[in-house]
Amino acid sequence: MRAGSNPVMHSEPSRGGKGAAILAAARQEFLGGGFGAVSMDVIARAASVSKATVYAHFTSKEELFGAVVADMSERYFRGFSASELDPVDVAASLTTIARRFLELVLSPEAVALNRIIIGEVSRFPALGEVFWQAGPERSRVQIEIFMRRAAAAGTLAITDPREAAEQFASLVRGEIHLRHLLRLEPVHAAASADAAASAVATFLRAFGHGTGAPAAG
Amino acid sequence: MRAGSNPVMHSEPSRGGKGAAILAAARQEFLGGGFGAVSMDVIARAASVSKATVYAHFTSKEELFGAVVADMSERYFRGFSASELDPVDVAASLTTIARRFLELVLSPEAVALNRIIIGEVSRFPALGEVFWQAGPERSRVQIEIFMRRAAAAGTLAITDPREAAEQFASLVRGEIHLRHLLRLEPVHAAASADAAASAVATFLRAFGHGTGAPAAG
DNA sequence: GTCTATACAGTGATAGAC
DNA sequence: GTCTATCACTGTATAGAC
Repeated sequence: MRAGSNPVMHSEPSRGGKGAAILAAARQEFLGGGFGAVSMDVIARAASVSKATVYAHFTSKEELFGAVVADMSERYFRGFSASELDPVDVAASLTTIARRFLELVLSPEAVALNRIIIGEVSRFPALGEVFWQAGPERSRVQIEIFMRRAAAAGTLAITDPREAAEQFASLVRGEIHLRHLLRLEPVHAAASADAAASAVATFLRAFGHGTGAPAAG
Repeated sequence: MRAGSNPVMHSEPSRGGKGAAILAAARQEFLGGGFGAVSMDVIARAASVSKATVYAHFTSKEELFGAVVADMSERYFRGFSASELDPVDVAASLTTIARRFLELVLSPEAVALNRIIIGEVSRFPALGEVFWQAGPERSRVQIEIFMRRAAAAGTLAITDPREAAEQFASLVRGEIHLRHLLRLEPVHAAASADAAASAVATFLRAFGHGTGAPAAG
């Protein structure tokens, strides 16, 4: 797994053995219960070290929490890309993008991360920006790039690629994302596929050529 | 203000003076800081009563929190309706719906409520359902009713009014809602109006007659 | 019902030995 | 660096007087 190969982390704990174990334990505990419900005692026990060792690596609970969030934000949204998709076969490509996007934002780890950031952003105002840049903004940029290629290829009637990417992401995310944040969804893969399909259909009705023209007009 | 005229609350504290004051103080504090960051001491002081009095009205901090959330969920989404809007002038009516919807979900109180529920839903699993039914579900039903009327009037080419209402709400909510949850938006009224307008435009391109046909096809 | 005073558990953080 | 033991403090919750 090699959790320590990422130089982006700002707190830079000595990442041999214990440091990584503490970060991993903190990640697990914080993701499950949030900031307030988890004590340093619990984290120390989960990492099989003493509390003093935790404080040898992180100067405070706040810093440990921030390190967990920054690390996860960076980790979980890195793989999203649409660069190899064909802008001519726009229906298939948009469907692939929608599925990848949902798979990412509905994954238990991403939902838990999103949840604790939203819940603690009043106490840690900087975390909102960190998450936004690493997550939604990055994926929107990827989608926007595809929109530009499709517009250039003449397969999408788009004038504002940025807005189109936003709207596509919003349609795909739909209400299922909020339902996951609220712990209301049984996490059905079929529901995700349906949501992706109907979002793509509606988007193509608005911006596609040929397939999406109104039936009567 | 008469905060005690609502019989829906389940905990039923004696709502003369002190009970209402405690609930109001708890609402204010919880909305600002979440569950973990607020102590019963602070709530008692904010309500100008002793801690023992708080416990005379609410048996625990958890119950007080639940009462606040249930009360607010009920209170803040009651007014949303689209019943008087004209389904023939669909562009104007959808714009009005979009503005009302954004005004509601982006209001500081609604955002704060949404935030603390998402943050504490792991500790209070029931709150997610309470909020969903009182908020997103209720507004979606109102939008769906309008969609049915517009479909019947022939002004929208909709086959699944429920799905159309969901997608319209998702388009309107866009990314601005998540940005508010993450405390990233300076809360500009102009940004809301723009978001509403572009969401309506895209929705009409997909489901409207005449005005939304693709330019070249 | 409402207060003052307090019991008691648990918290974040640290001292000092090794 | 890592541990055990402990600090000072705050938290929720309650007893007892009025």
